[in-house]
Amino acid sequence: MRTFALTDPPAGAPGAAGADDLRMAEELLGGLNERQGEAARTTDGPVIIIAGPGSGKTRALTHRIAYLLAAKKAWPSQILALTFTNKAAREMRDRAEKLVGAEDVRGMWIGTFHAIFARVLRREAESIGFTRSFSIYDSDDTERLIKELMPRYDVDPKRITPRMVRGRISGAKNQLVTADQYARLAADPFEEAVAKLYGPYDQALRRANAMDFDDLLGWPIRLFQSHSDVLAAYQRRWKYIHIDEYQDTNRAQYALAKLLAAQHRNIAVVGDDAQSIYAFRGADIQNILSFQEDYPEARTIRLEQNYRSTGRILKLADAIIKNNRGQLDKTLWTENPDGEHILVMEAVSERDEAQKIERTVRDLTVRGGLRWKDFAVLYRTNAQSRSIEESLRRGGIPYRLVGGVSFYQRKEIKDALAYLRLAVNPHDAASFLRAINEPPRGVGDKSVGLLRAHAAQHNVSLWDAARGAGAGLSGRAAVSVRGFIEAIETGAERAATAPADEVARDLLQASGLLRALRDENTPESLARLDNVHELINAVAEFAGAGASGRTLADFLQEVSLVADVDSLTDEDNRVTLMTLHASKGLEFKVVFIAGLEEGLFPLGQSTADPSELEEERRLFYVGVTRAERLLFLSYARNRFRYGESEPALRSRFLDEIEAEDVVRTEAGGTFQPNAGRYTLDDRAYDPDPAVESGYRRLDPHYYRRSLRGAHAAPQRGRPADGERRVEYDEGYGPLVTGTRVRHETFGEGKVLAVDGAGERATATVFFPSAGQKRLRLKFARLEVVR
DNA sequence: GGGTGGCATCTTTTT
DNA sequence: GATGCCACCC
Repeated sequence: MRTFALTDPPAGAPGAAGADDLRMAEELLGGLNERQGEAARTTDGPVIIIAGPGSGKTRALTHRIAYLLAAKKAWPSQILALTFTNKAAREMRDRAEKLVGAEDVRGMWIGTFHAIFARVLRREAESIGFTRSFSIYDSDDTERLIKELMPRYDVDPKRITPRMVRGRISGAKNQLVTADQYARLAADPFEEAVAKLYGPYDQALRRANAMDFDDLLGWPIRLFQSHSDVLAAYQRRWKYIHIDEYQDTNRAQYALAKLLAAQHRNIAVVGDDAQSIYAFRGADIQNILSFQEDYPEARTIRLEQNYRSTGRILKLADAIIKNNRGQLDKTLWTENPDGEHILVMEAVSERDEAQKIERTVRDLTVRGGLRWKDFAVLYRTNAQSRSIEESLRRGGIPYRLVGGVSFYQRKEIKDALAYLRLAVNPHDAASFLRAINEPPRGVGDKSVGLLRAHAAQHNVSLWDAARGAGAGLSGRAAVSVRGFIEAIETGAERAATAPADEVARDLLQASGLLRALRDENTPESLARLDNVHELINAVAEFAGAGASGRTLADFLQEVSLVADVDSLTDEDNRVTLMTLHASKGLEFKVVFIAGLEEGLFPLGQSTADPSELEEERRLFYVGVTRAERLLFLSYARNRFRYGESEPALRSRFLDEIEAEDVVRTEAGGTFQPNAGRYTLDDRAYDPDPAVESGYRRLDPHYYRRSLRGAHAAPQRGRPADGERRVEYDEGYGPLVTGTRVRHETFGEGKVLAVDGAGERATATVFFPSAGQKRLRLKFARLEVVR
C-alpha cells in the first residue's frame, strides 16, 4: 500500500555532486563486503548480479539505490525498482529510507511489476480504450468469465475446465502470444478449444473494463509499442532500473524491462538461477542468459559468500542442487561455523509428524532460548498446514498461517468487493454476476440468462442490459434489478465526493448484504459480518492514510495486487507456517521442511518431466537455504489423501544427498541415503522415445511392477515396427505423459497425465473422438501405439 | 426462484 | 475433507 509521486522529475540532472556528497555516498557502502560494494558502485551501464542465497543481494541492490541518491546521480523519481512481492518492495524502501532519509526516498518507484504497471496503466488508460477505474481480475473472476463463454463457443466444461483454459491463456499471454497467433498455432483439439475462447475472452475483459494479471504486463507493452511518445517519456523518466529476483521474470516482464532500459541502459538485475521456482507461471531462466546477449557490455558480479546459514546447511544445499544439471557456475561458501547437524525425522503418520514438529519447537524454546518467531514450518501444498496447525494449537503454540484462504478470498469479502467494484466500474461483468443475486433478491438463473442473452445480442455489458430494463424480465425480477441498479448508482455518485469508507459502508448497507448476514444469525454468519466490517475499516484506513484523496477505485486496485506474504511482519512472536514458494526471500533461525515424500515433494507427476523435477529440487534448495541455524527435514510413512490414509515413501530428495557428516537421524546416527534408488538419465534402458532424456525410476521396491513390464527386460530388444502391446492388468506399466494409446471404444489418444499408484493408477487421456477421459489402468486395458 | 442433500472431484505452487 | 454440481422438492 504505497503511493508513488507521479510528478515528472525536475528538469535536468539533480545538480553536481560535491565532495561531501561523494564522501557520504561512499560511507553508505561501508558495511558491504568487496563484491557487494562493487555491485552497488557499478551505477552506469548494465549490471547483472548472480547471487546465491543469503548473500545479501537485496542489500547490495538497496545500497546501490542509496548510492545513486547520495551521489546525486538521479532524482528519486528517476529510480525504478521492481520486485516480486510487495513485502520485498516495502523492505527495500524501508532500508533505503534508513540509509539516506525518508525525504530523499519519497517519489521513488519501488513495487512489484504488477503494482508499478497497474499504476502506469491508470495514468494512460484512455490511450488504450480503458478508463482509469478498470477492474483487476484474479483467477476466480477470470474463470467465471471463461465459464460464461464456454457454452456459446461449444466447449464442454466437463472435458475442458475453465481452469485449464485460464492456465493456457495465461501461459500464452506470458509468452506474448495473442489470440490470433494462438489460433494459428493451435495443434490439438484442446488448444483449438482454447483458441476459440481466447479472443472472446479478451473482448469480454475489454467490455467489462477489466484486466487480468497478465494484462497488467501485456497492456503496457502494447501501449508502449503503439505510442512511441509515451514510451519515450517513461524511458526518459526512469534513468536507473533495478530488478530483484530476476530469475523469476517471464517473457512479458523481460520485454518491458528491455523497452524501458533502451535509452539509458542503466539496468541492474539480481538473480539466482538455482532459486527459480516459478517456471509454472512463465518464469524463464533464459532471461539471465539473454541479459548478457542484450547488453554485451554488461558487468557480471557474483555474490557467493553466504551470511545466513551454517556451514552444514550450506553443504546440504550444495548437495541438493548438484543433482540438477545446467545450473550456472557458482560456489557458495561461508565463514559461519559448521553448526548443528541437519536432522531427518521419520514419522508414522502426518499427525505424528506434526506432533514431532510441535515437540521440537517447544524443546528448543525451553532449552535453546529461542522465540516462536524464530521458527518456520514449510511445506509443499497448502493442504498440509491443517495437521500442523492442529498440533500447534493443541500445544498452545501461537502460529501464523501465510497463504491458504486469505482474507480477500473469502466469499463474503468477494461479494462485498463486487458491490464496491461495480460502483466504480459498472461494466465489470464478473462483479455483476457475483452481486446480482447475493443476497438472493429473486433474480435467479433464468433472469440472468435473459440479461446475458440481451447483452450478447446487442453487444453491450450486462450492466447496460440490466439498465435498459425490459429484456423480457418478469415483473418481480425487473423490480429487483432496478433496486439493485439504483443502489449501485447512488454509491457511484457519492464516490465522486464522499470519503471512500463512507461510500463503502452505505453501499454495503443498501446492498442488503449486511442485513442478510445479520438475519442469518448463526455464529458463522456473524463472523462473516465481522469480516465485512473489517473490510470497511480497511477502506477507512486506506482512505485516511494517504496524503490526499485516495479513492475507492485506488483501494480496489491495491487489494487486487496484495499477496498474503505481504502482510507478514516480524512484530508478532509466532511460528510461521507457509508453503515453500511463499518462503522465498525470507529467513528463520529454525526451519522445518515437512512432507518429504514421493508424490508430495516432489509433487505428483512432476517426476515424469525432468524440467519439472528440477524445479521441485530448486524449491527444496530454496527451503533449505531459508534456515540460519537449525534445519529439520521430515516425512511420514502414511499420509492422508482423498480422506484416507495411504502409505508413503520418503522423497528421492533425501536419498540423493551426498554429503559427509551433514545429516543425522533423530536417534543421532548417521543418515543413510539410499543412494542410487533414483538415478540420472539412463535413457539407454528405455526404448520409448517419449521418455528420452528423462529420469528413469529405478527403485525396484517402488516400481517393481512396472519394471516387469518393459524396463526390466531391455535385453529382449526392441519390438519390431508396428504395435507394442503392454498389459496392465497385473500392475501398471511405463505409461508416461505423451504416450499414444488405443482404447477399445474411444480409439487412439494421447496420455496427458498419469497419477495414483497400484490399483488406483489412473491415466488422463485425450481422445480426439471422445475428448478427455480419466481411465483406471486396471480396467481400461490400454494398448500402447508405437 | 431458491434451498437442500447427495455425489463426484480433487490437490500444486502465485503476482 | 471441502467444495462444487446436479437433481429434486417446496
